[in-house]
Amino acid sequence: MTRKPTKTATPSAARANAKASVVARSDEAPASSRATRAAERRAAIVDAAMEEFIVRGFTATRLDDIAKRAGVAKGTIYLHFKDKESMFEELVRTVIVPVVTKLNALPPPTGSVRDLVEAFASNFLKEVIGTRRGDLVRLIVAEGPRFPSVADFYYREVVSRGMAGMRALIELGIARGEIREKNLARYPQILVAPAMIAVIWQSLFARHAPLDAQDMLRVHLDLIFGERRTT
Amino acid sequence: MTRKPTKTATPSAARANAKASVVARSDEAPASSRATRAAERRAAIVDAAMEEFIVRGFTATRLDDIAKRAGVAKGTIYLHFKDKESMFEELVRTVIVPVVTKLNALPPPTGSVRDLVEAFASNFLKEVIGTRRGDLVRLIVAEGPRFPSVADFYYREVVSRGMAGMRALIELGIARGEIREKNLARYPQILVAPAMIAVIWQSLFARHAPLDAQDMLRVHLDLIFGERRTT
Amino acid sequence: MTRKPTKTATPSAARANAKASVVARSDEAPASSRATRAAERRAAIVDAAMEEFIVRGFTATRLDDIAKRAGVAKGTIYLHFKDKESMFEELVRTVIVPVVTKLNALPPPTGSVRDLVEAFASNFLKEVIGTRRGDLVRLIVAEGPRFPSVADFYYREVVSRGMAGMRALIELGIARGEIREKNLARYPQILVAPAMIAVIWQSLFARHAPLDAQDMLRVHLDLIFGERRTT
Amino acid sequence: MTRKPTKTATPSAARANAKASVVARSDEAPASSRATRAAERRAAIVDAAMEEFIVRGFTATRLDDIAKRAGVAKGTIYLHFKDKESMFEELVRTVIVPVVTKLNALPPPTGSVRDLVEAFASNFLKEVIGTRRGDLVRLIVAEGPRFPSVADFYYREVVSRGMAGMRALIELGIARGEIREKNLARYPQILVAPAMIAVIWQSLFARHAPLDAQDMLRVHLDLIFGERRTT
DNA sequence: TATGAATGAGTGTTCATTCAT
DNA sequence: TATGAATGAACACTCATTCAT
Repeated sequence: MTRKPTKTATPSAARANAKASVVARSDEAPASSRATRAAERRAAIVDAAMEEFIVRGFTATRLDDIAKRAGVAKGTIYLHFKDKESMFEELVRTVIVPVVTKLNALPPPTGSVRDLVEAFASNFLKEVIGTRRGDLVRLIVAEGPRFPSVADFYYREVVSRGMAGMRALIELGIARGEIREKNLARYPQILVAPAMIAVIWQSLFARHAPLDAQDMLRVHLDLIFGERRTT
Repeated sequence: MTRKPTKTATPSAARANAKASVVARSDEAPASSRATRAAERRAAIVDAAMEEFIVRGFTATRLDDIAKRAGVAKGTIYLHFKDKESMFEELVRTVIVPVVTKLNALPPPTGSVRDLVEAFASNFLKEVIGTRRGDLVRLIVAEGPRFPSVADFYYREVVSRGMAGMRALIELGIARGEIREKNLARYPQILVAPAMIAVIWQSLFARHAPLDAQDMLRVHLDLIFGERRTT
Repeated sequence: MTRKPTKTATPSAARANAKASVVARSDEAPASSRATRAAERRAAIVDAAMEEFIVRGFTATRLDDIAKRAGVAKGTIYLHFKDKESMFEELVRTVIVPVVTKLNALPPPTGSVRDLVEAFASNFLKEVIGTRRGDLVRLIVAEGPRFPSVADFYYREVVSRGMAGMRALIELGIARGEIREKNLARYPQILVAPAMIAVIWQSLFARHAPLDAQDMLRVHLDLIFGERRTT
Repeated sequence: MTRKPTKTATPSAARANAKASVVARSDEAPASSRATRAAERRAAIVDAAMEEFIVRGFTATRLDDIAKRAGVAKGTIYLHFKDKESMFEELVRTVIVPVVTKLNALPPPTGSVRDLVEAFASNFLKEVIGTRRGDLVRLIVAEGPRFPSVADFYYREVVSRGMAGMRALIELGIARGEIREKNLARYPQILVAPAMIAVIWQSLFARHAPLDAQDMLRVHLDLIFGERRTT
């Protein structure tokens, strides 16, 4: 396994490298109070760490590389996080929180259930599958068993809420006669499964056999809602 | 993250500890030619390594622990494998091969397609979900991106074959009128997705919300084949 | 070896914590000219540092802890001392100076020599043995070899003067016939040795076997001056 | 504080550097079974560590330097000691044990008590004052408070035994009329104090004022036993 | 003058790999 | 072949020192 260190001479020099962030961050203003700068630094560390953790996994990630990528000195990381483990944990939380927020802001159920689910799927497609956020999901699957607190958090904040939402939608669909299979409400996982598989597929097998996730999800919805008359 | 070292004083003493093996191994005979003994040792290493890799992941696994668990000296591992990485790679191959063999021995398509798929699902349920082999799948998901050769191998030997088999079944089901959704043949992943989700669920969330995988798979099949008249 | 950090939220808050100082300091007036405030800060640092150095030794002491204990920011220390080493050196000087001053103010030799020595011992007993100042002696013994300048200073300012004083007393005692052993004047160390041992004993073994230093010193003086007729 | 690293290219090369050992070690035979070699290595580490600890103190000593001096790789140290702290503790024990053994083999009290004590003192003079073993005593004084287990051990094995021995001698001396001061038996520390002071003096002030320890001890004994008629 | 965030060299410890036995 | 002691590069974490505010 070879190392490809992202070397840049000095922190300040490297600081320019900032990429699109997983974390919400205001890229605009030069306004930098003491507190602001600290927050920016923390965000840079979170981004860099996320990137490294995704690529190498928790254990194989070196704090040195995170620091380099974030454009800060190694010691700076310890001003924001207690140690590598809690950095990983806080990090996952930090990145997931916005997702939760979104989940909570469920669009009001107007229109057909299928439209709703489709909108949801299309959003998932755009924002998760094949993106950093998708990789994060895979990361959680990968490291979850060794970080029970992370798995716990993810289950509590994302999985259980998502499941509850899906179940509500399914029940609505059943009530409205859009969904025939009544037992589906017991297993919202079935509704979500292909989307999850798509996430994993992209990071493992995309190279061997690219997957048209959008099309697959449509077929899946056809299966559940019955084929659409008009595309 | 704490270590729970499996300490046993001497290799020979530990050798007795052998558990159920993921690898086919003749547990019977005391007959031990030179070659046989070597093969046994190798098998012990493979088992031990698998166990450790599953629990800790590739990087966090120590050869010391593998050696202890296998009841051999650390150096012995290097008589069988070039280094840790190639051990991991060969290992996955070794464990996967029997699976492939089974896949190739597809039962001849007699009876209804649903029965076939159900038999398959029930077998998967028993042999994979919630078992060591299931954990192996998660391991591949976890380490795949860092071990392209492993992902390649897994795709080539398991995924693509499995997909081809599933596709054939689906096409048969469509031809026989058992499956209505014609586009499903394009995405055998949909057929398999809930099973995969079940595998992952067991190792991540079983504790929070146990999943009746068998029931879930039945609902899924009902969705695809239409509800059964008689159970 | 565990840390027991003396955490106090802010410098200003902690500033109140000031304890009895090893350093002479005017605790009275709220009068605080610029210079006074600086001097107070310096004194606070000296006290805090002394405490930490005594407990942990030079190398193991962290400037962070000194700053916290002194109720100043870390950077402030560098406004008063060049670096950790010179802080240690200046510090020892600072604390020792008053001792020297006292030594120089030898009480005029009235009364018997034994009375003089006894007064001296009793003072030592009260002010050194088992006190912070005693710990300082142990600190010098501990760090002396690595801080020649400290050892030098201590020898020049305290040891050599003290020895000279003791020698003078001994000679007087011999002249007056109070002390029989004429060679004692060559080794004032013998006169002082039990006191030094008492100092060390208190910080190392007091817990195992408490030592009645006062009684021991009396026995020692009896040995030198001959037993007292009346107690 | 400057570093004077004892650099030698390779462990094997450095191995030759072996000096006089504080630890009993057979320098003779080329006989080197596996076990023997391990013991030799351990002894080399103990010696090197002792040297470094004495010169720099516990915290300031680097394992790197110990390894270099011992002519082993850094990792090797961890084959013999759990960590730096327990190395220090075991080390002190290791070095002290022979001393204890000797103490236990007290010469049978023939001849005058003074002769006995004088023999003892002369031995102490030769073997402790101004030697590595003397430095060890100072080391214990220096680090004792931070290593209670070390102080405990030293008290239990050396101090308390030594005190008991001295007390017995003193009582014998009193019984025989060699010692006049009857209370001395309560404080054997007085008997030993000048010897201890000599130990400390040598490492701190020898440079400024060399001390004729032998002569001083004689004067001290004269004080206790009364002046000798013939020298 | 005072602050404390930031730095990065330094250090204890681990662990894959080698090799003499 | 099998062993496990020895190696040393690698890495997480610390802390004296600096400097922008």
